[in-house]
Amino acid sequence: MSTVERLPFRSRGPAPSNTEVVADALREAIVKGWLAPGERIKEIPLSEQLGVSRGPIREALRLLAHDGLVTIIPNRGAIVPTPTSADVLEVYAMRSALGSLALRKLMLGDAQLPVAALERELARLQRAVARNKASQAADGDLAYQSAIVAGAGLPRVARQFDQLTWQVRIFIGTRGLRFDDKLPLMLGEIRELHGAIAGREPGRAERLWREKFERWVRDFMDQMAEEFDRPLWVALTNGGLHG
Amino acid sequence: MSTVERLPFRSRGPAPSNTEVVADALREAIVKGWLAPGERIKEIPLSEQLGVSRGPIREALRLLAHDGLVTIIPNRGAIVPTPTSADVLEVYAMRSALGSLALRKLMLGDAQLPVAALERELARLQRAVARNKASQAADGDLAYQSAIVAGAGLPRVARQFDQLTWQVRIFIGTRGLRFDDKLPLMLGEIRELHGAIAGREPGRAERLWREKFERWVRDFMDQMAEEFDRPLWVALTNGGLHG
DNA sequence: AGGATGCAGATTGTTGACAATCATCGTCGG
DNA sequence: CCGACGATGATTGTCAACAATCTGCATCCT
Repeated sequence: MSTVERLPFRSRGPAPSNTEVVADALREAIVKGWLAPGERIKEIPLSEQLGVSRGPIREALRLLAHDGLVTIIPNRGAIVPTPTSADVLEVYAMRSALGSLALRKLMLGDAQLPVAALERELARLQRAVARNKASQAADGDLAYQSAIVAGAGLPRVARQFDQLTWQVRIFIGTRGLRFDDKLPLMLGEIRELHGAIAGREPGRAERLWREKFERWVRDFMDQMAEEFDRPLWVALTNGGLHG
Repeated sequence: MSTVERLPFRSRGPAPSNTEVVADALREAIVKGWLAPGERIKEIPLSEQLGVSRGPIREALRLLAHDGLVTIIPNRGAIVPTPTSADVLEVYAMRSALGSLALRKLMLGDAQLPVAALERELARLQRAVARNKASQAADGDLAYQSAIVAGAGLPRVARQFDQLTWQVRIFIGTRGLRFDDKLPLMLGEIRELHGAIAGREPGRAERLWREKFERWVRDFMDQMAEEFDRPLWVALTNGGLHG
């Protein structure tokens, strides 16, 4: 018997390293806008604030840089990036394409579907929408999408998709994007998508997926007072349209 | 006057940090098979061999882990990954999809094409094939592909594409994949593709791109004595077929 | 004999101090 | 007055030593 037997949960996996703790803290700070875009992240103040030395800080910053949550300039340190409308378009196009790919793989032939995991996320989303919690609903929406991609058995696609999801969180958090009045739409989209998946209708699922992404990227562009360049969007994503 | 004034090239950009030097050395060692798949990379011997401390070694390993060139297990260190046939399929599918996306963006409307850069890479490939240098030819092929994606103005797509290219180099280097007798085919593919791009024929360019990728992934699977699952491949990549 | 247990060596995770680099600002020369 | 130059402080890059963790083996108990 291990001596850690007492701790009821957290038993799975080794203790999180300081690097992970720092990375989680920074992710939250950036996504929630506590660190403004363009702001410089200095290693020493951060290490004092979090109570660790600069080593883990540096490793965490390199990790976040890999996911695009900070930008590292040699000998200048890390800064919080300022996403542009072109970034929004690119990130959504990549997520749309990677998700389509995962959906097709997931529903190929008689592969087993992760229906249980999907229904769990759907229920979470449903609760959040019922309570009118916009932030939790957005998390639920993203979590459902992630569950689809994770279930396809394509680890690199899933990793990349989740990395891009952090960018979406930055957009929402730092550009002040709102969707309080679109929670029912969100739930409806996921419900319909879930039905198409559970009912094994690959074509309909992929179409719903793509429509959903176009709808949201268009809405975000509107909120940012940027023109939505539909020809460009189609060029970036028509990869999956079937006709 | 800086003391580095002597070095004729390398003058552009700041001096490469030790982390970059280590990362480059490791990339080469892994890609060329000097480090066998499954082999453990120990920090201290490596630091002594390269003459730097463990700090930059660790940062370089984290960097490579991000690109999938090593796998890091907490408290166990880094090991060289052993790619499977499923990995080959996934990597090629992603590269095919990302490249299609970049091609469509590149040739959209009246955007300016990076013809000069493409022709430079084409010439390099041509020289390598003429001299029958298989390794250089492969580099030239990959460099031309990279130039296409880099020219599309989609930085995340380009970054991801180049990261996946390292995986291709691992396949070639560690699985002993050969293509000595396919150099003319390689050159022909790129020439035809180049013609379609320079001639502004988006549809043909994208078709050639996809055919090229299917041809090579099929060839690699054959060499690995693995069945090429065409339905799966189509599901992963039909995103871009237009009909 | 078989399996759990604890020790020893090796390796990674972390730390604080030192060195190199960069930005800022005041000064000097034109 | 304006621009180049140089000192100065702040910040990142690097290093070597310390602490925590893991693996393998010998030992001990049943």
